[in-house]
Amino acid sequence: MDAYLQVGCEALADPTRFAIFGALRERPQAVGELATLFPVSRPAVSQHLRVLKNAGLVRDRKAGTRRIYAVDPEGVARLRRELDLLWSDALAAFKAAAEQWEEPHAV
Amino acid sequence: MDAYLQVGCEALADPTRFAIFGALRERPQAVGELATLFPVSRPAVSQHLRVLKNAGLVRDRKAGTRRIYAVDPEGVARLRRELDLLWSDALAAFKAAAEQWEEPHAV
DNA sequence: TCAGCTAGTAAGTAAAAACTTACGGTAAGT
DNA sequence: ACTTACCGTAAGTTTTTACTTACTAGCTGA
Repeated sequence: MDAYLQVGCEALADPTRFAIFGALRERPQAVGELATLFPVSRPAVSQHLRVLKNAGLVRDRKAGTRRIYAVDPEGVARLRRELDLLWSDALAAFKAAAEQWEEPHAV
Repeated sequence: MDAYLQVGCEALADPTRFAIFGALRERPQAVGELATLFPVSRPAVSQHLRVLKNAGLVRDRKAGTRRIYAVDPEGVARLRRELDLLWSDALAAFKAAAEQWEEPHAV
């Protein structure tokens, strides 16, 4: 099926990674800057950023010796669309099976 | 922050769990029924269903000796709303920082 | 009640993932 | 060129989590 949703959900599943994404939601930030916000080492932040980048949720840009990360609007929009499809699909399936829920005789 | 998003994303992060949710999207199903669809044991499916239930994505109903699981429309709708807030927030933040992307201010 | 299904829980194991320190490589300042 | 600052990667460790095999309990029909 669509492995994109998989990767996107995995990226936001970890608390630290979710918080990092939350911090980038406020403003673009460098790696070392982000590392000061959480009780993990800088390499750990780097690794989380790689996961987020692979999921298409963030992107990076070199600025001198620093590397600035920011939310990637295209990746975010895409994941949003895919999830919307999932939800509406799930809700449609629920409506289709609504009567079976109360009266389960027909399977 | 909102731990609900966290739990929701965690619930869909695992491939097997995501597939189980996908199967329930088609129609409500019993635990043993679901277990035949995937190369894992029935208790494993039970445990996945517990995670999905804690996330509010599915609900269950007793039917004789069996237990029927189905997508929970309320939980799905709620997670959908929360995610929508997250996305629009992230996209708004991007627009606000769009010019900083090319010419970032010093920190 | 007994036999048979069902499914959740417990306990332990195996696999995965998050984290650490150490290292190497690039960019900017002196 | 040397030094300093920033960051990614490698290697190894710790912690989580997904999974298995028992075991227990509830429901149904004979």
